[in-house]
Amino acid sequence: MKYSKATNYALHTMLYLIAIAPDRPVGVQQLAEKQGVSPTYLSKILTKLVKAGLVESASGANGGYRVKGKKEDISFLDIIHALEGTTSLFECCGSGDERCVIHQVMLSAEEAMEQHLKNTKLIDLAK
Amino acid sequence: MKYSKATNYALHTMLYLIAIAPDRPVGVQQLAEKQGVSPTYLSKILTKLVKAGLVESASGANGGYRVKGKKEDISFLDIIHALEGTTSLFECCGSGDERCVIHQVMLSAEEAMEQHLKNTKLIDLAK
DNA sequence: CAATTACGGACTTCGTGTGTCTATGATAAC
DNA sequence: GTTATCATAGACACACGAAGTCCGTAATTG
Ligand code: SF4
Ligand code: SF4
Repeated sequence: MKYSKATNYALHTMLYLIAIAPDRPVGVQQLAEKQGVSPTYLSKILTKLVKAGLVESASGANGGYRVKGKKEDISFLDIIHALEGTTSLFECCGSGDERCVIHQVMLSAEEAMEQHLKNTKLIDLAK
Repeated sequence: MKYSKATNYALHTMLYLIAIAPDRPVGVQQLAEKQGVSPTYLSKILTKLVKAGLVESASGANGGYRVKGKKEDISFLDIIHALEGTTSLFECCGSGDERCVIHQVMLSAEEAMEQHLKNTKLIDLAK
């Protein structure tokens, strides 16, 4: 029951991309050096962010990654969902009874955390 | 990033122990049959609950497990902490800078979920 | 003593997270 | 067009923890 390190890398990368938003896209080499992680591994993480529609990529020389769409709308939850998936933290023995009491409590507790992560946008931390 | 199945078993067991609270302690055999899980495995889970002070055990014939202390005070969070540990879900690269912005957001989000789990007591679901 | 029950350690199995390596494809500069 | 740069994808290796199983020991009852 831990957040993956990949999620940690993704959060740092996204915050960096938003804070130092250049006109030129920034390559994975530079992003990897900032965090002391291998570029090939970070590229896999970035590909997930691309498929989630959070960043866009450009091949070739002077290529790299850039935030896609409105920066003000990107929340913590978007990034976490892109890395960890959208399935519930609490999965039980198959049946998935909707009216089960334990199920309801766990899901609403998870919902409380997700609401918090959804309401805090990355742009708020970029100063 | 999932809750362990052991946590699920622990929640069901505790709810059963509170709802059908008998004067006699109930053995692990009976508890295991209710959930379709091996008794030896469930006993390990129950030992964790004992060490957390949530239940008390009695050896010998007619022994078993019984809820310990006030049943009204036992919350979801108590059980989850006993199984999953009390460490934060979000652990980062060692330094643990307290004033880091990402860190603060993740911790407060986790706090929101824990508050929810702390405020819902097991006794509320036992009817 | 004998039966019952909890406790503990050692062990196996399996899935996933965390990386690395390498090949392929796309694009810009020359 | 050629070459250098950069992202993408798959295969692979490794470590670690979750999920159980098995068996021996201790404590209590009768
Ligand atoms: S009783 Fe509820 S929480 Fe338990 S396994 Fe069924 S649906 Fe899940
Ligand atoms: S910058 Fe903050 S979130 Fe990132 S590793 Fe350091 S303390 Fe953790």
